Amino acid sequence: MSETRARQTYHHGDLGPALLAAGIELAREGGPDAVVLRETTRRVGVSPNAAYRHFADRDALLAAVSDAALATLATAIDALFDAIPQGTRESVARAQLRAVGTGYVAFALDEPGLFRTAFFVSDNLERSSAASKSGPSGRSPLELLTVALDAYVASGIMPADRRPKAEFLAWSSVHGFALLCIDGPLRTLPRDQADAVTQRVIDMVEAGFTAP
Amino acid sequence: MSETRARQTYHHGDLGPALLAAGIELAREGGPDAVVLRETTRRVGVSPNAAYRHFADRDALLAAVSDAALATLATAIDALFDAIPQGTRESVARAQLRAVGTGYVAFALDEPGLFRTAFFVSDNLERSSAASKSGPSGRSPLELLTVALDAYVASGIMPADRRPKAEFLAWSSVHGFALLCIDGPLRTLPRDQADAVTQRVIDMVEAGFTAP
DNA sequence: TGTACATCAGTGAACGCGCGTTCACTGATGTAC
DNA sequence: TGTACATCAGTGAACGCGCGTTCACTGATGTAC
Repeated sequence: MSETRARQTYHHGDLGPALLAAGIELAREGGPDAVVLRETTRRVGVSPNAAYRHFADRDALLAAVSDAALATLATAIDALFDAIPQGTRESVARAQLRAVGTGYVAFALDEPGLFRTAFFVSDNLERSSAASKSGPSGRSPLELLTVALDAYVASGIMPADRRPKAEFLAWSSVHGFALLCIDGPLRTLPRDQADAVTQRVIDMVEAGFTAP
Repeated sequence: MSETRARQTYHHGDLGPALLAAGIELAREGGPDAVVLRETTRRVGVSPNAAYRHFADRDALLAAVSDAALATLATAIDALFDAIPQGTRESVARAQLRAVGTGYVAFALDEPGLFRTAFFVSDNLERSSAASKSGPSGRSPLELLTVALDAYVASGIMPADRRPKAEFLAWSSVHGFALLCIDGPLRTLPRDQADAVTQRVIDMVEAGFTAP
């Protein structure tokens, strides 16, 4: 959306960011496969090879788009996390876990293309470990999840021996649900039902962690 | 693997199944994107257009491959399910849920390409609702999961009001874990650890369902 | 049992497509003096 | 303040690639008589 009309000047002036923005738009519309180098230049109104002044190749562009998608996810979750009201250690811990899960799935449902792009792994490019992209607070979703789970233990609702690798368990549940909804057999589930089931997924995780 | 050497006869004699087998092999090696019509004919040793005698187009071939992948998954889970020893209703119910989850993740880790192909959704082609492909017993993974969860309620370890949509909750957890392992941030997790965490995922689901 | 012939399952060549990428280039920018 | 010139950011044309798909065809099969 950055530049649909023809440019006046020979130089674009801000082509790198403009290409990135176009790439993000493509990812939003169609996921990682839709991030096509020629199409991004077309959208910006520039010749295809101009992109090579700003990205080494198509993979580099896609990686930048993926990073941006991950950062957007991080920001969304961060906002939910920060909005949690004060309360007992236990209630805050529970609210934190719920915020991370809810934000994660909501982002996936709102922006399926970006979500898929965020977790797309190029064979050619080693990415920094996924979900390590952080929000404005500098905390990644994984870090926020860790904070929540540590608080579970600290507030006494989760036995310490269950704590190791608990991130993976919680993450698996919301990640799987998100993908079943956007890509998979649950893709016909209406949004309001998906939101309701999201809460039940989190209920299940919570109960699984806190069960005696 | 069906026909690497050149044919003697003009007619292949069994081209449809041979193409399907080659397509499955490609899916196994590289997922849905690797199911390339020309490559399947190349592997079978036949000209590209010969495929059109047996499949309407590339999408039809891919759909057939995807169905086959789904059936393989169903068969694997079915075998685990049938191997469950007799016991109390409760112990059988728990073993059933564990069998479905374990089989599901094991298949994903053993055959990531087939797993991804099984759940690939073509835009052009409406698939029968995923995981509805059944194993030799005629029961799909989703049906087996339903059986297990019904047994949870019947044996009294799961409150009936938790039963609706519980399939989605359990499915999400194992599906998400499988994808994090094969596609995502957990792809570097060694297999033995992945197997161990799989059991903990199932522990969590179980505790979530049966918690007081 | 032998032969004519319709049917079927393959071939060979070609198509248009859009992609990523490279080449030699040119117009604009900004810095040194 | 003005000018020369190196640097930079774009252009235009072209490349090779592999894909899915279509065309008119031909060799093999099997059925009717």
